[in-house]
Amino acid sequence: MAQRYHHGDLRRQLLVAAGEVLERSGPEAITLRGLARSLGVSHAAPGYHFADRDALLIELAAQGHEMLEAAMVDRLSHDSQSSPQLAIGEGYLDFALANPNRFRLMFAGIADMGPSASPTFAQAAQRSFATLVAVTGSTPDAEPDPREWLSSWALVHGLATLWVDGSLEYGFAGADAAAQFRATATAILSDHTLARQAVTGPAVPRSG
Amino acid sequence: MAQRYHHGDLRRQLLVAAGEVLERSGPEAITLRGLARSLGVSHAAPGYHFADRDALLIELAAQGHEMLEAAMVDRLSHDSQSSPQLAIGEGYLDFALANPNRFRLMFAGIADMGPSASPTFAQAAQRSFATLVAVTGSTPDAEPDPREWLSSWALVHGLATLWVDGSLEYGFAGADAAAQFRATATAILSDHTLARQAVTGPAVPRSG
DNA sequence: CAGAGATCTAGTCGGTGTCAAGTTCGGGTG
DNA sequence: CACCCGAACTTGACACCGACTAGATCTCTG
Repeated sequence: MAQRYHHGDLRRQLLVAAGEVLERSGPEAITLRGLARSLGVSHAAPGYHFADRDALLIELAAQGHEMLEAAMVDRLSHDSQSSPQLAIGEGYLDFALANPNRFRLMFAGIADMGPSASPTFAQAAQRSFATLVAVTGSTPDAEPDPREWLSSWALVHGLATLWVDGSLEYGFAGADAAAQFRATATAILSDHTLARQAVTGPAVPRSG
Repeated sequence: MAQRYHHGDLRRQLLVAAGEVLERSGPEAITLRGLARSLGVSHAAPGYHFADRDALLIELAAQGHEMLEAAMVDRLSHDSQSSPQLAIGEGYLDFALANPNRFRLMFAGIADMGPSASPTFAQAAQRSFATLVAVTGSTPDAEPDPREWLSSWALVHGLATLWVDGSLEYGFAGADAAAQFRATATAILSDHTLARQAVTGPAVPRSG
């Protein structure tokens, strides 16, 4: 065993360890030297796999967009009785509440780093955005109307963001604050879906 | 003149300088030593007025909540022809778009720091939240319904957050992206206000 | 005018990201 | 099979930062 000069799996394990630190203690707690220590490699080893600290964070955020899309698709395929718009929103909230710090990193934590400079992040983000827009934008084929998808996205994103940032501390207090919030959020999303359907007509069950 | 041993106005000027750095280069660029350099004092001088770096950031965020409330109240008193809910939302967006980094600091940048530990921040935040809830929560006197104020808040907060975090880069591109976004956001807020009024009845112009 | 407390300086410590140069290992070429 | 070349990692150094301490200076009050 052990202490071979070449680790062999460092890049992957760095991402795993960083993901754990992220969810446990937030992005600020992620330090290249700390990760190196915890994996038993030298302090400069991470620098070989990631150009700088930001590059590692962006990679974590890119993974997050894949997780987000998976959560939305999961709800889409399992909640067959509810409307697609509602299912997407619930999946969005599922992911944000389950991985609050990852969620925060993906949006607020990355904005200054030139996210579009990282192709892997840009690609992952665009994919998850595309599935969201495809479902919430009403027109099936034509150019989606920003007024449609942006209102749905902003609503669910606002709910998720306010919660994970702790801004609802005063509005939802006590032991079952999370449950209360979740129920209220579901009701709000449902209202919004109904209001939208009242304008654009009821959801078509799906045509080929 | 000058170079007196005692600066005399250091705390205030630190906040001003930090505010400028914040809006120009983001919160990460705010460094106690850098501020000290730019004001011509020793590197430890800021440490006298702020317990640590986080305390200064929290103070900046508290100022931000006062600015946010002022922006909302301004719209409330000047846009007399539009509904109060819409005016509040527009004021919210005014502030966020004019001070994106301050806005981000107030919500995402403060969450891990035990914001409620700072009395001045907690007070400023609760005041701005209260005015928002008071206007968007439909029931004038009774306990406001979360389904009312949270849906309004989440919608406008989601719009603001997605924009300032750069998440709409793909949806709104080009030279007049900001103008397009602003117009779409106004339309969405207006839709939401109308949908709410359809449920709770039209807005009463104001009773004493 | 004298002391006391508030304000600021100077020095230091541990921690971090990043760079440069040296070391080891594995896989492909002769 | 010997070689070697480049990828993966180590060691060492530098600059920067936040935080702490002790000492200098100013201001204000009694």
